[in-house]
Amino acid sequence: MEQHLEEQAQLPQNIPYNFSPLLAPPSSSSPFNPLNLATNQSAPPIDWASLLLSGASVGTHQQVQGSMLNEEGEENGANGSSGSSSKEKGKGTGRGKKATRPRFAFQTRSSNDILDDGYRWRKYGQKAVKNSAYPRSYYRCTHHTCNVKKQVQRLSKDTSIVVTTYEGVHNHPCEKLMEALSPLIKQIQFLSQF
DNA sequence: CGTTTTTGACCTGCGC
DNA sequence: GCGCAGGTCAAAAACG
Repeated sequence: MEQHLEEQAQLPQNIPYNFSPLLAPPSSSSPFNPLNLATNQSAPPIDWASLLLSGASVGTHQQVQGSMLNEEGEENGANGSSGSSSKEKGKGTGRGKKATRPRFAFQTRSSNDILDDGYRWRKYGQKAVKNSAYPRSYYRCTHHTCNVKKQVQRLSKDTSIVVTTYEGVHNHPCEKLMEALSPLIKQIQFLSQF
């Protein structure tokens, strides 16, 4: 599984920075839309990717490449790890389930490991990865009902590239992102009249 | 004082 | 069955 990531890592340095597979077109209810803005039903033709890049993304992140790992459209939140309060330490964690959740990875060229995608994440683990000088960080969405996780790892080959792997789909709108985008959306809608 | 990060222990899956 | 690697938990520390 990780091999895919490693292969994806071997990209040319001078490829154009395009969001392609990261965000699905608004027509399809693709499971790998990380921003799941809950406005799909009446979504105007807005290029969320571009908006993300210019608006919400703080810092010097540049999209390098995205790669879908899994397209299984599965409803997440089934195994509410937060709800299982009766488990003791050393529990059989969620790994027991082999449920394949929608996963996708993309790479950003950035000096900052943390990609601000508009959601709030809580770090819950960090592990040293084999064949990599940099550890992998594990994050979980802080929203109560949201079970989305992401992994962040810096490539050992090209330390300027950060690989972010999302797992799951947000089941809640991103307030921070919506707040940041609302003026842009209004402006775009205004301009689209012409 | 509430939230987030750190970090070591523990668990599971997989290859041999 | 054993060992390794990856993933998660949870207590303590750090932070705002």
